[in-house]
Amino acid sequence: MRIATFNVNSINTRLPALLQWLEETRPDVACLQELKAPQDKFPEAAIRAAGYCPVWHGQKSWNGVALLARGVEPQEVVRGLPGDPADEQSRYIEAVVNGVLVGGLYLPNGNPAPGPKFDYKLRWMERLQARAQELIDSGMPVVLCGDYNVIPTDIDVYKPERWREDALFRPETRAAWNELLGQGWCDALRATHPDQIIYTFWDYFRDAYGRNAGLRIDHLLLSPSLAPRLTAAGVDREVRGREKPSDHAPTWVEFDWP
DNA sequence: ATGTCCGCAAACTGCGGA
Repeated sequence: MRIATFNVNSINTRLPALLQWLEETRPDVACLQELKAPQDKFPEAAIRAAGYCPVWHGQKSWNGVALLARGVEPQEVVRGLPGDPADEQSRYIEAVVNGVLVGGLYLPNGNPAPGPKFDYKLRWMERLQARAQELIDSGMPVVLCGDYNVIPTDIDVYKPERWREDALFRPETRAAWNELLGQGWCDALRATHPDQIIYTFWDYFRDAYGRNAGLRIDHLLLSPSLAPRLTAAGVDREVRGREKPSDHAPTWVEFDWP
């Protein structure tokens, strides 16, 4: 089974690129972030014509997440990250596909830090940790993936010293990430490639992709029950180099599944 | 500090967000 995550940076602007990538790689599940479209502007017909059944949580202008399952309707479990009824940002959706629970998330950026946006990011990470613990306790096979807006370690950024004060790399952010991993989650990309430099995002500025000035911020976490089944993981890097690309590349994991 | 791309409101440019 292959599960991929892709921050599309506008589902409608990126639709041709998305359809091309789906056609080429045919993941069983694709988790999308930054739809940047309200609920009724999601291109459902085009997605279904490509052979994928979607569930999505839209929002005008910003955020927005979706799960696409190839040839089967995902059974939606949760929409919106639990733990704060006042939070109206569309950043989390969960569904079961072929017996695997998939959580797709778009974690807040948090800049500028410090400040209210950074506070929101840290609160959001606390809520994610609470939900993640519930999922571990359930014993279900789970993949928790998306744009985490977290640079885990120095090798996950082209120039660590330039990012120390950034919300994606501050000690509080990485501490929260490490607490999450401490629950028993497996960072699939890093587990598969322990020492490699792997990036999933390149800024639009200053030809960052051409200079390979990237970050690893899109992650796929496997629950303890699933981690032993991990067979491969990678980044569809070339997608970032195409016409009208997202600033993120699709990132994926494969595991043995009946 | 800069840079670029996105959606949106009111338009053919500027702003917030990333």
